Amino acid sequence: MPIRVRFAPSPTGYLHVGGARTALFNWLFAKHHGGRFVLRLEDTDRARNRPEYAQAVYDGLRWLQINWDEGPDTGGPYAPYAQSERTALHLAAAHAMLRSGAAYECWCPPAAGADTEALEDASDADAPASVNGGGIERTALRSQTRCLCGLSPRTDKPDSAADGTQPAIRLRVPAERALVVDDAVRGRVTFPAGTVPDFILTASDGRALYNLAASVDDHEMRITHVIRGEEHLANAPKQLLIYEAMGWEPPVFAHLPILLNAQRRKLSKRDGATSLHDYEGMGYLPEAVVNFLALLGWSPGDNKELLTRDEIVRLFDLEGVVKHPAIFETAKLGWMNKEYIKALPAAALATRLADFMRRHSEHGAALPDFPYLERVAELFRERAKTLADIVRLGSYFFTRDPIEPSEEALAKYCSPPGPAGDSLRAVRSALAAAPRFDVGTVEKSIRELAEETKTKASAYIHPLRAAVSGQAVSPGIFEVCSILGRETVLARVDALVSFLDSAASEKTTAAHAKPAR
RNA sequence: GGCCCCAUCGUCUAGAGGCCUAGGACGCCGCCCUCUCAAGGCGGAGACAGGGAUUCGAAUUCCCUUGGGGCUACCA
Repeated sequence: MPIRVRFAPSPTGYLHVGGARTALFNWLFAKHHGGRFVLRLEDTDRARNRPEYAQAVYDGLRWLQINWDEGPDTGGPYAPYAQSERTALHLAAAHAMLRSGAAYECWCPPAAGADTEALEDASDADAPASVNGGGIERTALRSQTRCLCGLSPRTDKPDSAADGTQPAIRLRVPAERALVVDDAVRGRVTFPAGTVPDFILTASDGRALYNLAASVDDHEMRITHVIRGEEHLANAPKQLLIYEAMGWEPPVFAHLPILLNAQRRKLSKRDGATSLHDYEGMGYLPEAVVNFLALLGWSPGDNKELLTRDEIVRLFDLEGVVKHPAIFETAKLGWMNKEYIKALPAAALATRLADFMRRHSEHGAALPDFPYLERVAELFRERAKTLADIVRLGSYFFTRDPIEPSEEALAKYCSPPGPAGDSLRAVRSALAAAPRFDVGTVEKSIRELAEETKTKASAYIHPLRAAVSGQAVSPGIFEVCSILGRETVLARVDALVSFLDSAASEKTTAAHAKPAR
């Protein structure tokens, strides 16, 4: 039987990193075993689904190059792939279970759901067991595993039936039997008899609920392995029961450890950057993100960290999936991204950079020509952790505006202003006189200047760095100058010289005005 | 509260009874190199949650405790 897995997100407007990892693990599993990867949208969520939300899922997946063999947009042999379009199938299954006696109609008011939060609060506050006028005993409700209808099916139709209200359909959960899930990553998980309540298959408004819909769709789509987050572990016994009631062969379940935030809580949108899109915007490379995500909760067993997509596919299997949750901490992602940037040829990096700047930078509208971009990219290849770093650290390569020297640069390399100005004047004439402006010639000019004046070259280099970049740190100054070109360099040196001159005279004036006491 | 899952350096993890005075990676610290910053080289600090049991021998098996997490909807 061919292996088929699925990624079944509910489209909420963006694809978060946890979902992306689940998708990746499914995709890797499929690729490793030569199976198929199915994308299914679980968009049955009350009114909260919008067509454009699906786009975010597609975009995120495509960015990581997690391609799906079947899906809502591409179609496939088991279409449709949007859960909202499959309700007839879900309902048919529910009625089949009703007919076979596996399920029963429940006329209980759905009020209990509305009380859930109140119950939570009550328990959190250690409040008395009785809540909000309904008189429902907390412990009674919590230990309730079946509704009254289940205990004694009523023959009399309640009044509400007359006005078109339907009953909910509940699955009858065997009370005397422990439920066992053989999980591919956790081993055998047992839910003692009586701990899984009779649960709702279809609501009184006729909608199919999650466990029903997911099971029916997984079965109909011939899914062989359900690989999903651990938060679904408690659903597994329920879904197994549905398979059993329908006489279907159940899939293998595998529950992945969840991703935690720094507070060791389930990673949620409140935890800063959790959307895949955020990482794209921060200038991470998709291949680095894939590598990083693959290693969160999975290990190839040896000590390799930097793995190509093909290597991961070759090595990946469920055996290597770890059981404990992982804290989503991005320091290592930064390192990986840097490694991937370093490994990129300059031209390739420049292409990525141009693309990134067009989408995410103010300089995107007026990009320098490609050869220039390529030289800049080469300079930052070993210095930048992200594409955004290149744009930020190298901003002076992308602007025609005057360079505003940073406080740090001024304090470190241009203080006191008088001598610094003098050094710069010397540098200026040396550079102006240089026969050419390639890296070697620029370096030679400065080094010779230092030799003639019996000074360390750094005495010229640092003020020059401040003038040209405005920063206290930059890539090699000779390279920077050469790329910028003589005209720009001299202009920036002139600008800093006059700035320094006025600073120096201000200082003198100030000294005269306020003589030291 | 109930049910379930989990537990090795700060973080991601290797480890499936002796190879472990516990390995790697990121991060951190120091030194070297050096025009600054990176990169690179060298070195360093840093963990088996606790307690029992099994065994000649336990990070590895079992039990308990503790801690953390998930679920507990007529959401998905």
